[in-house]
Amino acid sequence: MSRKDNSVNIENSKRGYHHGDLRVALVQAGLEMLKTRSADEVSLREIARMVGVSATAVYRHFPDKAALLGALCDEGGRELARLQVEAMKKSGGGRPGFDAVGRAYVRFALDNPTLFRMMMTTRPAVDFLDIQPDRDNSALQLLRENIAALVPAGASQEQRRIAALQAWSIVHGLAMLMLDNQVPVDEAVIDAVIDSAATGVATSR
Amino acid sequence: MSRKDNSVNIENSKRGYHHGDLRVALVQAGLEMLKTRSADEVSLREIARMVGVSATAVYRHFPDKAALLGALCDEGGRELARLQVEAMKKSGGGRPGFDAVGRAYVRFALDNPTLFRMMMTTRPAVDFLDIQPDRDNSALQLLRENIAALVPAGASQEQRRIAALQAWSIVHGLAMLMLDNQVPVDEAVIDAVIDSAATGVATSR
DNA sequence: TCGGCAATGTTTACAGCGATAACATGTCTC
DNA sequence: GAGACATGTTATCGCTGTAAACATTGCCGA
Repeated sequence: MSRKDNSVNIENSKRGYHHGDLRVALVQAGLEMLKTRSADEVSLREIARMVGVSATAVYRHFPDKAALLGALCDEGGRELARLQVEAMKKSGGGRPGFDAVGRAYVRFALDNPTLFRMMMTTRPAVDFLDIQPDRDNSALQLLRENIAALVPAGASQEQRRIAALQAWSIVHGLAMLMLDNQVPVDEAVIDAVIDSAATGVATSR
Repeated sequence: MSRKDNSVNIENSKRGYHHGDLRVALVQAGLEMLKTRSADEVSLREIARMVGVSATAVYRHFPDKAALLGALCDEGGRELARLQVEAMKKSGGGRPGFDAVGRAYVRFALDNPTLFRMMMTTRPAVDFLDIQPDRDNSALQLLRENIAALVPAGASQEQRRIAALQAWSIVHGLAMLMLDNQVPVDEAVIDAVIDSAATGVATSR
C-alpha cells in the first residue's frame, strides 16, 4: 500500500497510540523540512509522515496548515532575535553593534531562505519601528534603542523613524536580493553595504 | 456536472475547436488573476477555466505550470522596465531621474504585490548591476548609466558597484517591507527614504 | 482538389494535497 | 472502576498538476 491516504503503519512504530509531545515534534520536523525545500513544496502530510503520525493528527494541535506554518515562523522569529541580541552583545553595542546586528540579519536570511521568506510574508508585522515599548519583547527593544542611539542627538522623532527604516530597508533589501539570486552572495559586499548603511544612519539627514 | 474534471462546456462557447491565440490569452488571464489572489492561490486549472479551455490545453503552450508563471513574470519585467524608463524620461534624468525610477520601482511592487514577489523569487536574476552591456536590454542599460552618472567621478569600479547595490537594496527593501505589511505604506515616507538613498549614492563613501 | 500530417484542442485518469467527519484509544479524575 | 476528555486513526471529499490517449482543425504538397 502506497501513501495515497492518511494512514500510518502502526506496526513499525515503537510508540503507543499517543505520541507524547506531537506539537513540538511537528514544529521540529517542519523546521527541518524548510531547510531543504521551497515554500510550495512544504506539505502538511509530509511533515506528519516525518513524525510518523497520520496527517489528520496535525489538526488536534493546529486549526489548519497556515497555523502550523505560523508556528514555524514564530520559532524562526525567536531564533533571529536571539542571534541578533547575541551579535550585539558580542560586539559591545554602538555602531559595531549595529553592523553586527545587520550582518546577523542577512546571515539568518541566507541560512534559512524558505523560513525567512515565510516569516516576512505571513507574519503579522513585527513593527520593529514602533518606538513605544510594547509587550515583553526585549530583543526588539534592544534593537530599537541601538538604532536610536546611532541617530544624532538633535534629530526629530520623524528623522529617527526615517533613519531606522532606511537602515532596515538596506539590510532587508540586500538579504532579499541575495536570497533571490539577483545579486551573488559575497561577504565583503555585505560588509561594505552594511557599513555604509550605518554611516547613513549616523549622519541622518 | 460540476468542475471535478478538466472538461469545458463546448455548447456555451462561441469559438470553434481552436482558440486562435491561446498563449497570449492564458498570459492575460494569468496576469488578471494575480491582481486578486496570492501566489499559492493561482491555479493552472482556474486560468484555463477563465479562458474557457480545458486544463490540459495549457500544456500545448507551456511545458508546465512553472513555465506559465514564468511567462507572467517576463511580462511583468517588461512592464516594470517600461514604467521605469518612462519615469526617467519624464523627470529628465540625473538625480531627479534616479528618484523617479526608485519611486516607480516601489510603486510597481505595491501595485502588483503577487506578481512582483513572483518576479523576484522565480526570475533567473536580471543582474541589474552587471555593468558590462549585455544583450539588447536597453531599459536596464539606461538604468545602469543613470546610477553610474550619480556616482562621483573619482569612484572606482568597485565603489560604483557597491553604491548601485546599496541604492537598489534600499528601494527593494522598502518595497518588500511595505508589501509584507511590516511597514505601513506612506508616500511621504517612500519619498524621504528614496531621497536619502540618492544622497547616499551621490556621496558614496 | 484532395489526402494526410502537424498543431492544437478534448476527455480520461491518477497521485498528492488540505480538510472534515466519524470512529478508536489512551489518560486522568472522581 | 467509570466515564469524560484529549489525542490519536481511517474514510472520504473536492481540489490540484500532469500524463496518456483521442478528436478536430488548418495547411501543404501531390
